[in-house]
Amino acid sequence: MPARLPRRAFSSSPNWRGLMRQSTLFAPTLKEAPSDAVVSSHVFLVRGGFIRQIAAGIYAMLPLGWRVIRKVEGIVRQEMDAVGAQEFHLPALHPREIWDATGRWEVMGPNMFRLKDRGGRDMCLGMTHEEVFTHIARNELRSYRELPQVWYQIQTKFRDEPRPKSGVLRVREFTMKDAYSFDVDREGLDVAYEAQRKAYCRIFERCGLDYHLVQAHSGAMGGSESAEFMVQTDAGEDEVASCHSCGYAANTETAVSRLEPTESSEPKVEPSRFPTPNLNTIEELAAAHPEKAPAHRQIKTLVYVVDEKLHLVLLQGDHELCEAKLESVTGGVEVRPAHRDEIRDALGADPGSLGAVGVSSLPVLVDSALEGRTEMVTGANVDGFHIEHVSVSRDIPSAKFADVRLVKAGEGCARCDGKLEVLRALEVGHIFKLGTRYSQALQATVLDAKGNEVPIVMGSYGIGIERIMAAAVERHHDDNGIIWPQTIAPFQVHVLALQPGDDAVRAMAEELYLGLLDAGYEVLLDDREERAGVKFKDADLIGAPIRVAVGARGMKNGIVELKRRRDGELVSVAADLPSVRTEVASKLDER
RNA sequence: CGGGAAGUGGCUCAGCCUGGUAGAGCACCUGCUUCGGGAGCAGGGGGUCGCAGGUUCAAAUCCUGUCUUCCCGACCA
Repeated sequence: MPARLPRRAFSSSPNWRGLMRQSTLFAPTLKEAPSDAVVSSHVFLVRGGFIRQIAAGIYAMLPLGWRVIRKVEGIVRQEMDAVGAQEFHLPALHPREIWDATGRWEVMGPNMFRLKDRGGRDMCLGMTHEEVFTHIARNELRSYRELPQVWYQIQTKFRDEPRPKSGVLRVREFTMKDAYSFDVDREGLDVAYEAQRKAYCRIFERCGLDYHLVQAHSGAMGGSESAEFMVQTDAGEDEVASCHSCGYAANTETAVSRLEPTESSEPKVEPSRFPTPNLNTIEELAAAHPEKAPAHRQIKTLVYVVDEKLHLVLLQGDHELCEAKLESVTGGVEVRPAHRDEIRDALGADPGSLGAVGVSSLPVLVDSALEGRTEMVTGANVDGFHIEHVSVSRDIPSAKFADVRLVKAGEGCARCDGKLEVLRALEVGHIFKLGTRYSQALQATVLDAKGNEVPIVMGSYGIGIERIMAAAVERHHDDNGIIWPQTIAPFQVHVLALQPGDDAVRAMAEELYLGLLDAGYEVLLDDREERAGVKFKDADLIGAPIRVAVGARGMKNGIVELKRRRDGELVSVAADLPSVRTEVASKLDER
């Protein structure tokens, strides 16, 4: 038997060659969508019998779902191995000490699942594995001669998300492929980073995902450079700004844009206060004083608490703050809007009448779009009053300028003449140049060629496995169900015995099933005592790329019917194994 | 953490306002018919109405608390 097994991509997991008959397969499909499912990947993965929810943000993979996950993992593993990464398997349960060393036991806050062992020792469930991998590197790597190393694992991560949502897209327990590179110097890191970037491109391509590679905000990970792999879908939670003309693409957490220059006359008139009773929003003020205070001539004054310290943040009235940028600019770890009473204590007025003119006790961070602007209107820090004729440089001398504005669709690209587009997207991968942040904290050093002890230069590279599955469904489905990319489909071919009680039908379906298995395909045989309609519906839901329908009607004419899930293309094929095999091969290889 | 909604059989929901001891469709079991796009008829099994208190002669229904789930926001390597 093994001798007859062609070495095809599809037969890379020989143990899956086992009998896959739907009469015994546990694939509980649902006619109706569960009431709590909103996004289509959630709806179809549940309806198709791939997953079931156990608790908020915690899902069980059923046999179909697990097959898909293993397909994705297989692709990831192959591409990691191909660039010389070595697979590990680290514990999910960590002692506190290892997280104390980097300070992240505190930093991770309530997002980390924590528990105590029987001896009362603090433990946690790993959110990520920088600490553990670096710990091993610290203990074991001594010399630059042992570098570079690239280590990875495919492992469960736990994060106590404040708000799990969208099925498997935002969960509290999930699988991640996380890889870490260890080099003596920046140049080595650049090489490792580039190798991972290329491997990621191949992974997402092989999984049938169109992705955008975008510049990203490094956040709590730190590091000098990071890029995210984004899949465009409304189910995503990120926004990506991109320019068609030059290819610039960035998460709006870091994206910059070019604004049309605004006129800035010399400041002539002194600022003066004017009454604005009950005008508490930019819009209300602009509507009441259309010439004096259109939104773009107003200064929006926000009060933020950055690591316990109040800051004023100023933006043009019609611009929005990007908190991630504020975080980067201030270097703050915890950033939040101030509460109303904190604001009143500091400025003596409520939101709606706030401004920075005359404020010297608080740091004032001003968005670059306001640099050099004159004839502006802002709050007077007295309820019901605003100030006009404000010149930013003259009247707010303590201003520190920085880009903290969220870019908007339609604004000019900062690199070329194009216009920016803003898309919703789902993050499926993120690669970081970490540098020495973790190696320094954990004293992971090696001796370089000159005998100097230097911290290892690290990179970190993550992929969300379940997110790839869900993203594929978001990108590839129709009203009837999933349309799997053939590389990660639970089966390539779904053979339906429409009337399993009919001897000719049953015999042909069995022959095709076994024959296609022998040809190296993964095949699901629907041999259930169900009506044809039920089988068609389930086949559409489960979403195998090719459906082979064997029915009594066709058998009378000596044919079976092949349908391509992707575009519904139907062909009749002579009811014999070689014909069907040829047709299946051509359909699958076309892509 | 702030705001909103919902918990009634495996699933989707009605009943609640106006208290009187639980219903439909789907699914499941039996039989007959049907048999290429989620079949029809007949019969049948299955629910302490999320949980805990309270009001009442009587609570799915009214009141209080609590838990869970979903949505929006905040937050988020």
